Amino acid sequence: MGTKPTLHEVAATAGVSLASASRALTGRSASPEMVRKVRTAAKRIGYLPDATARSLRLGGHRQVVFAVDDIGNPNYVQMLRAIEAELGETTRISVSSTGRRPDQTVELVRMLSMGAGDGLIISPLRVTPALRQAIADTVVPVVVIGTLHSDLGVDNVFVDSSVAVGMVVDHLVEIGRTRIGVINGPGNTNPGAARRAGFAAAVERHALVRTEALQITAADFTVGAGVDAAEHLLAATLDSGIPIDAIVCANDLIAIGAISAARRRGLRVPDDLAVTGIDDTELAALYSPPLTSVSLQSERRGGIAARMLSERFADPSRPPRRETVDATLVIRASTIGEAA
Amino acid sequence: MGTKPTLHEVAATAGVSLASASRALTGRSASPEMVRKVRTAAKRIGYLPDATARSLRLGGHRQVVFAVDDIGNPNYVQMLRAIEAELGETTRISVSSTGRRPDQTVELVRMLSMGAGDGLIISPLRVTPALRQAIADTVVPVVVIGTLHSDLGVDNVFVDSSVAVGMVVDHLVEIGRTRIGVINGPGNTNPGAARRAGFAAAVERHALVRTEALQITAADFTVGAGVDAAEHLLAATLDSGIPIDAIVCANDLIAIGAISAARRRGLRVPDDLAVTGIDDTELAALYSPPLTSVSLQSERRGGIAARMLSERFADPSRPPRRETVDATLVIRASTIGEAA
DNA sequence: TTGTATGCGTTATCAT
DNA sequence: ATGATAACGCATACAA
Repeated sequence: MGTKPTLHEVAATAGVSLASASRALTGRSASPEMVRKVRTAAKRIGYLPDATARSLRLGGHRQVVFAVDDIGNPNYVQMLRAIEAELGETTRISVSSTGRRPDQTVELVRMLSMGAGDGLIISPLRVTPALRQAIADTVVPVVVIGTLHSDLGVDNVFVDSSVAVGMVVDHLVEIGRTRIGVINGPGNTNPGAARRAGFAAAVERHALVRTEALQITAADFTVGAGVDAAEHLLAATLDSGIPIDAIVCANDLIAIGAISAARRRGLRVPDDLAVTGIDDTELAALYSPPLTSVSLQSERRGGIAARMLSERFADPSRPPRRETVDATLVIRASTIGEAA
Repeated sequence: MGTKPTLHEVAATAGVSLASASRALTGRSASPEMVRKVRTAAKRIGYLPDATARSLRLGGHRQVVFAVDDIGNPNYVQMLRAIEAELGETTRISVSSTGRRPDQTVELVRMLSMGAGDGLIISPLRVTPALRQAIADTVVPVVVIGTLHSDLGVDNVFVDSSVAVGMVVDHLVEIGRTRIGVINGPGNTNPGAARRAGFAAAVERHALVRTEALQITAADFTVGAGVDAAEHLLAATLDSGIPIDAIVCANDLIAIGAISAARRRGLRVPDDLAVTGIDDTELAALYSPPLTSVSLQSERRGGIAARMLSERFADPSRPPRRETVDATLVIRASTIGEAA
């Protein structure tokens, strides 16, 4: 009883042939009597058709998996939309939110080798040695959206988010901000590391104040983490007599959290404090004040990744490619106020 | 060339047996020489393993499809998260964004009968006769999150969004708003119809002004549609000398759009105009001003739907159930200002 | 209309 | 270590 009933057992229970049972359920050509017998038998033993077997027999569609750390991040939703648009008709896309546990991503890649899907698009926050190894070992095509330090022989979509931070700082300096703080994402993530480097370079370039107190790390790329980090940052800088006039945030969600925290302290944005995000997610344009951000072209990256994957399906021997997209600064009211 | 190479052809090309080819690729027990031969042969003819066949042989996991109109709506993202949490380990979840085309949903349900998945969770904006029929005909388990007018013999998670509108209007009346406008979603959607009815009932109950000019329909449940609708509504009411002091919106996204439009006209929220949403999505708490909204408990509904599905997998003969969750009002600054 | 037999692409069992 | 073959669960061409 614990085992899943098959069509075979339905046929046996109904006392008919396997073929008749199949036809009775799919409703091809079967007598009313046959349909009745089979359907009741199926109900009785609790039969449910097996999608995999059907799909094999029918020549089912391809299945690709899109794995991200947090599907709640609008950034990934944008990618997903583009991916769906690119290969939606012909392919089933399943999204897997690996939830910050890097080993889960590794697990996923391994599962793929075991038939869980025909292809993988992955946008990992961290690329651990284990993940690198898993990717290298996998037979099924993998496209990585993000930073790939060594060459793994897989297709790759890249955007340099360190220059993104540079663009933001340049802009802030241009509008006269000099004491610029930063709320970065976790340092052990690829985006975190890149943005930290970008900020350091920009500070150097503009000869800005360089204090440890101006740099803080959020626990996460989420709004909640942004609130917490901003509170610490504001408290630390104000208490030590180093008031800041701008905060560069590692992404839009953190920036929104930072604005909330700043407001709660009575600070006006951008008059007292300019705040910037990264990703230029839909929220950025809608938030009030609208958020100055840097577009990393998530939709475009998703679309490119999807196209790379389908091109690899078409020609598996094609050498791995790497495509790069450019970051573009989008200036809004959170830095310059109501300009319109 | 046009056909997909199988393991069989790899074996033939390498001049080895099928079994050896399989082992060489999965790396079980094979001589280095064998591995080399097979791998090069596979590369040469462009072999890619078939996930479906593997999955069948290996006893693959279950696949359920989550179908919604627009995965960009945070509301559905919340559901997805809950669904993943409930049956994530054991089941592959693929999300299908049917993009406002109702017939595409019907198509999807039919595909399911043909092996595209083992189960379906669906949260449709519209339940057309065709969809109703497709659901009734399907052998695979379907759980519907939403309104189901007739009894289709499927599991159902329900929340009465007409009472949600009622709660909002009650609240507005309580704080002294009397000229209340409404921006509804499309009237030919289930949520649209329910919310319209709820508003009509509330207007009756409180003996509020009842003019057609106070009611308007957004083209969509999106921010953009909210902006457009609000502009029309504000223009119409102001021009005709009927200034309104509150807008009830069909969901949070529309509400955010409405606030933007109001601000652009120089209106202060909530001093000049109170605005409310529905769904209590994450944005509601984060927006400024934070949005008064009604929680429809999307996470909870997603979780319940997932549990219903897995219970049906366990016992297909279980009679269909219907579970109802309650709407709860969440009061924030967009109606009462900075109360804290 | 119904039953028999074969194959979808892969892996596991059993010999060799 | 390798090869021949059965089996995964289902749908269909064919024969009856």
